[in-house]
Amino acid sequence: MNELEPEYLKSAGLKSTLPRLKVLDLFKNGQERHMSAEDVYQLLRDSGDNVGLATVYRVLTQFEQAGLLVRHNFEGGKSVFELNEGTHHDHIVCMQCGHVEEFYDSAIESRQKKIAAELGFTIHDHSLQIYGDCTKAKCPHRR
Amino acid sequence: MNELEPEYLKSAGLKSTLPRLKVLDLFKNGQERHMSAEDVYQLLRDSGDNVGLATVYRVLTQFEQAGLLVRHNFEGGKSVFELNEGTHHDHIVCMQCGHVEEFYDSAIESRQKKIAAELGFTIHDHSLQIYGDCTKAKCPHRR
DNA sequence: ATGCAAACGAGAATAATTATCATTCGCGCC
DNA sequence: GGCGCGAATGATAATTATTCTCGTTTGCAT
Repeated sequence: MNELEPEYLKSAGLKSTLPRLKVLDLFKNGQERHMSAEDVYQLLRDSGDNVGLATVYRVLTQFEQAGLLVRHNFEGGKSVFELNEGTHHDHIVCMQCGHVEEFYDSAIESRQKKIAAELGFTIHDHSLQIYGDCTKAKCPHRR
Repeated sequence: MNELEPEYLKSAGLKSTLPRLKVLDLFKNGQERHMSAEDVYQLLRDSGDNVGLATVYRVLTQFEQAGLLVRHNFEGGKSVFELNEGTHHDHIVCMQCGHVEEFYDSAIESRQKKIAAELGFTIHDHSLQIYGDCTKAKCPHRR
C-alpha cells in the first residue's frame, strides 16, 4: 500500500533510499500534517518499518534543505516539520490540545516587508505563531 | 556598585535573595537587553558573583512567571529573556551577527486578533520574529 | 554480478534545561 | 541580636532533543 515516489527525491538531488521514501510517504499520505522527528520515528515504527531515529533526523534535515519540507520551531523545544507545498503560511496553535491551524494574511506579510526595509534588514525568513485555545471546538485533537 | 532593588521582588511575591537581586540588576542596568541563561550565568561569573547555573534557570523562569521578564524562543534552540517593560513588541534578528531590533506594528497586531477570532481561537500569546541580514549596518554587533 | 561511495542503524556524545538533595540563607519571632 | 524553619541555593545527576561516530549495508552505475 505504500505509494512510493522516487521521482521527488531524484529531482531534489537525493538518492532514492528506503528510509527516505517512507518518510516522504508519511508526509504525503499520512494523517498528520505537522510532525516532529519523534512523531515520524514512532509512526514508522508502528507500521512495522524499522528506521533508526538518527536516520529520521538526517532525512528530515536533508528534506528541509532540499525544500521538500519546512521546519517550524513552535514552543515546546522540538522542531516540527510539514510538507512544503509552495504556499507560505503561518500557524495558530492550540495550547490545550496541540491542534495546529494554518493561515495566510497578505496584510501581515506586506507590513513585515516594510518594517524590515525600514530597519535596514534584508529579510531572509520569518516565523509567526499565535498561541491560544480553540474554544470553539471541543478540542477533539490530542497531542 | 550593585544597585539592588528589593521592592520589585517583594511586589512580585518573591523573597528578596542575593541571586535574584543580581539577575534583576543585570537586566535593569546591564548592557545587553536580550540574554540567555548561559549569558546571564557567564556575566554574573565575570563580575565575581558565583551564582549556580541551576539557580539562574530557576530565577529566570520565576521572573518570567512573575511578569518581570519575557521569554523568547528565537532560532538556535535556546531561550532568550528580556525585561518586561509593559510594551509588547516583536523582533527582527540578524542572522549574521545576532543583533536584535525590536518593533511594534499595530496593523499586524490587529490582523492577528481578527484571524484568531475567525478561526475560533482565544488568543493567549503570539510570537513573531523576522530573520534576515542587517545589510545597512556593517554588523557591528557580535554574537 | 561487482564495487564503491553514499546512506543506514545503534549507540555514544553534546547541548539546553530540569530534577534531586544536602546545605545555606532570609526573615519573622522572642 | 540570636533562633528556627521553610524557602532558596549550588553541585551534580538526570532528561530531552539532537548530532556525531563508526562499522555495516545498500543503491546504483558499470
